Amino acid sequence: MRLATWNVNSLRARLPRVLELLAKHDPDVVLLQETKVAADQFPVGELAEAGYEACHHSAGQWAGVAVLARRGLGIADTRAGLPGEVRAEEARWIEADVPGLGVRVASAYVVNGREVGSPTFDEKLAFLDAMAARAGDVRAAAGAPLVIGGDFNVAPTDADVYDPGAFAGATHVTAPERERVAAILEAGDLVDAYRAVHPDEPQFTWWDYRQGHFHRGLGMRIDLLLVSAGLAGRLRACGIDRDLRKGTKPSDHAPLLADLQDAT
DNA sequence: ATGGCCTGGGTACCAGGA
Repeated sequence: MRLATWNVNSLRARLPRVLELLAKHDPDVVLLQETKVAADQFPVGELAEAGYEACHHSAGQWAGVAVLARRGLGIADTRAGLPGEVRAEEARWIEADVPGLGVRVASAYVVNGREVGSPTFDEKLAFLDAMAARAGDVRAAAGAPLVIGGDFNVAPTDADVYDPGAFAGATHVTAPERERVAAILEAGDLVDAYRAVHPDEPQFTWWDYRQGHFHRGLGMRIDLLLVSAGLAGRLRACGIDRDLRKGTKPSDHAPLLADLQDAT
């Protein structure tokens, strides 16, 4: 199976690029973040024409998350929102079973946090705590193995930023954020798929639109695919498609993809 | 000098992003 996660920074503005991703990579499941679309404006028809069903949690102009699954795989037991999150109305979490793949998937858009010590930074930490609790609950329920993909707004280690010194005192790299990402892995018995496949290679999933950061290689790896340890042995590839960060009207994030061998 | 870019909303500029 092929899984993808992508912060699209507006699904309607990015629909041509999303359709490009579907045609190019033929993923089974795509986890989308920052769809920035009202529920009644979600492009169900265009995605159906491309062969994908969707479930989504949409809040209008901000945030918004979705799960796309290739038609025929199914989407079941959908759950929008995360117990314990501070602002559920912001639409930052959706999860669903994909019966045809035998997995449960979640699309997460973690609170940005803006500035260390700000109220929204505390909300970010609380959101990450809520993710860990939910990952633990799903694990304890012992249903289908879990995949959490999304924009974590945390670079897990200094190897995941172009210059750790440039982020001194900034969000996305602090110990409290990184400890909480580690706690999600621990609670859910999950593996960072990119790092499992590429233990040392620095690659990024986000580059600021400004100052030519993308072509200067100044990015961060803040989008992650976490897979149940039981799935990790089936990982065959995991990579970032930088080409989708190029061209006409790109998102400021590139999609992250993972290939897993079929269950035997 | 701390910006520069992009989004939606709405039609001037602002909030939010990371």
